[in-house]
Amino acid sequence: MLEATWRRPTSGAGGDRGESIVAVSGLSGLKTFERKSTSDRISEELRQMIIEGRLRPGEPLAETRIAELLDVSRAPVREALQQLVQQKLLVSARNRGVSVAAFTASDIWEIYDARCAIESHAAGRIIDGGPGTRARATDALRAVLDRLRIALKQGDRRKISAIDLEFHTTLVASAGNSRLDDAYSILSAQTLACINRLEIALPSGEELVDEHGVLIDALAAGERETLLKAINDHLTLAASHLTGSQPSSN
Amino acid sequence: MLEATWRRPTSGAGGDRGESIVAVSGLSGLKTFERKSTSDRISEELRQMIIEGRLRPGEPLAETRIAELLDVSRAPVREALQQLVQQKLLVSARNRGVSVAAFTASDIWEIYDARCAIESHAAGRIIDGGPGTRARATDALRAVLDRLRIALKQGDRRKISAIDLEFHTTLVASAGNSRLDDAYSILSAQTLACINRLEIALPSGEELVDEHGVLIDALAAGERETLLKAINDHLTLAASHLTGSQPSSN
DNA sequence: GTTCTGCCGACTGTCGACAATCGTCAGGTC
DNA sequence: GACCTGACGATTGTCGACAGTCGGCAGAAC
Repeated sequence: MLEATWRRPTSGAGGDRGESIVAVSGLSGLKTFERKSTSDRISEELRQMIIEGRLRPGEPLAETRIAELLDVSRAPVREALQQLVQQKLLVSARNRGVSVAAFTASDIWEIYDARCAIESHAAGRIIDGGPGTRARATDALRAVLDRLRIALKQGDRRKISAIDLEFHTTLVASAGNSRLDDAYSILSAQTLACINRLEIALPSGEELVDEHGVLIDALAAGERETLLKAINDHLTLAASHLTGSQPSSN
Repeated sequence: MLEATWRRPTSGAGGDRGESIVAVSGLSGLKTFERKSTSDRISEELRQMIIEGRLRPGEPLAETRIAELLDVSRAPVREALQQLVQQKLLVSARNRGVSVAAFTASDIWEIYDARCAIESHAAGRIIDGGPGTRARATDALRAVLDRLRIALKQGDRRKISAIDLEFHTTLVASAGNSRLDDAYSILSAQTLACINRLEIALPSGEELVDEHGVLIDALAAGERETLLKAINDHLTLAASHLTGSQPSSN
């Protein structure tokens, strides 16, 4: 359920200000405060709730109700919902509103297959990019892997899955193609939604770290085929783990 | 410029009806008429205008003006524009409205690189799918290629580019992964927008048919490496043709 | 008992209006 | 002349209200 924790910071229309007053002396300390539209903030809030599995699949999200809970008009709510529909986190039925998307096993296979497409290509491009690109990528990935190790010790499922996905997002980002980033972020969100709403056993921490470590090693060594196979295996394994089944043609 | 050719079919809010009255006898002849929201129709109209290069890059698209031209309120126009912003066909500046997206050479390389990611993966999956999948794919692709030949004889640039892209869309669709389809359709639209607003010389008809023919042959034969290389070469060539430059790392 | 019809409540799709924001430009100050 | 300041016009972001559409249910017809 949606909680009314979020509040519109200033009444009335238009922008918002999180005014950060500073001492008169050091003006350089001015922090640029968040300038986001109401709809963007609602969208992010809802997106996070979906991603973290706090909303059940199929749960209807009525514009009126959300608008009341958040004390805003329906217009920005509507806009936010539309964004999430385009990201396939919500499904929309004509004249009957939107509801939280449900993912079937076949959806999960599609998502992981599409992720494989993008990650593999990104990995190839990073290797094409030469030693410099490879080094930057491996550094960034190792940093994420370190944070994954910490999260594993803490045992917070959502944090673990979030950082796991961040690892893959970092890999894609290292290819330096914003179109790939955009496409991947949609798949990443769907993946997290799937993981976090299924309360299945996570792979052991060592497995997770090892699998990602293999990717980094192959990348660092510039072994293209090893890397591509590792990515494919890693994703296939994760998908079969989630669906509890073997890969299907569709 | 936007023209006021489009008209809202029924005044007032809600749905539309293209009422198709039928003879009382054969009720099975009932055609389900188009049920699209106003915003969807506006979105498609604008999308087509952008794709066909009828709107200059950078041209501002004020909500008020479009709403007046189309004789609707700003709400559905706003919704339509937002959809196109998410598809990266328009760019939005906070409090200053949206304008037609401009594509730099680096954008074009990104687009073609991302297309390469998806097409290559789709091609691989089609081959993985076995002879049946391959046969269906090659049949569909040959049909599109035939239509490309006809369009080439007619010499309509926009039709040629549209069918060219349809060939690639068909290839991706043959992999049977709707996520890939969605991602590709965005890239496809951007590609067409780039092609149709640049008035550069098209490759000769024979070149175009031959290049696509090579893809079909490799696919039909199940020669994975040949196919992947052909896709990569085809796209790289097209991108360098569009940008008039060599591939850059970014 | 089954099938159809018409009503009901809830919600969306659309509308017109208002307020905040932005870029521009004239006017004042040093 | 260069710089800052304030007002102006245009446009977006947001709001409240209304009409259309949908699923469900009671009641009539057979």
